Amino acid sequence: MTKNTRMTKQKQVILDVLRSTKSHPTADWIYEQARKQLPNLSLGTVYRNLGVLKDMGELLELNYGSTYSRFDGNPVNHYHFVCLNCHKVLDIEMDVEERLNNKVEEVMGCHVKHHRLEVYGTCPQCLCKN
Amino acid sequence: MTKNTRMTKQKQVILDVLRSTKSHPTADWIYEQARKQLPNLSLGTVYRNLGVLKDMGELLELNYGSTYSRFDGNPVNHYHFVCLNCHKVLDIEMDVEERLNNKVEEVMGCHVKHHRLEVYGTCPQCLCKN
DNA sequence: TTAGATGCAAAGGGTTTGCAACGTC
DNA sequence: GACGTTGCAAACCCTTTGCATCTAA
Repeated sequence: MTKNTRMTKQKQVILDVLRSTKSHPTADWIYEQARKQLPNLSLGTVYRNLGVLKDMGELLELNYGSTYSRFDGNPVNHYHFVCLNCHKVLDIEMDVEERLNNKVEEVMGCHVKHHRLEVYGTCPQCLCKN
Repeated sequence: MTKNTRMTKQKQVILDVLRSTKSHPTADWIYEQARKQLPNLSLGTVYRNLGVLKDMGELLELNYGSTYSRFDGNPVNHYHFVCLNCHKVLDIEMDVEERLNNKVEEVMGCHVKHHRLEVYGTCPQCLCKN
């Protein structure tokens, strides 16, 4: 089992790849990018490190209806827009409404850690094409 | 391919099972329940019909970090609370904030269809246990 | 009668894992 | 040197699909 106490080339490169993009890549895309620097990298290692980095809070795992996950190198909570036409995932430049947490705590009688908002629709690019 | 023009025993039972619960069951749970009435039902048929019913807007497909989907027989948009401890999914009895849609349309310049809110934390039951 | 739906089982496809070799501390 | 990590490939597991059979209309 992974204890995650050592910094390896692989972990470093994977994190670099993730930090270097504002997109929300799949594990496979990260794998392909990282292989440019580490040709012998294996997909299993990518998944293992993405899991570790996720536990560390260094990234977010998203899964918007697809069968596969997307990863977001921006661990600060923010909202996402998913285009129903081209399936792109975009960040929404909008403040997170922290008071939603309090509201839910009141209604549910629970303890809230965070929330996730996903907005679905048609992105500007796809709107132009129609 | 499924054209979904006929009402079959299978489709009826699957929809009944889904409507009869307020939980957010997996395809497999639905399958097990429906088999009590239709012992020869196959899992493939469950998936096919869930897909059809989803396209018809009769249910919502949710996937909250798990590798498998959960289905919600309440097609009216509502919010969900996910317990990080016991992984239960609960409905949040709270009005949907439609104005969020407008706000996002302004910020993004896109067309918004709907949004999904998931709140993560510890549910009342799990809070008591600690 | 006939096209759509089912049951079965095999295929798909993203993700996980066992194990020997490797590399960090 | 010890033990966490990797590469490889096989295993996993939920979901989809091809096809012969069945059935709702």
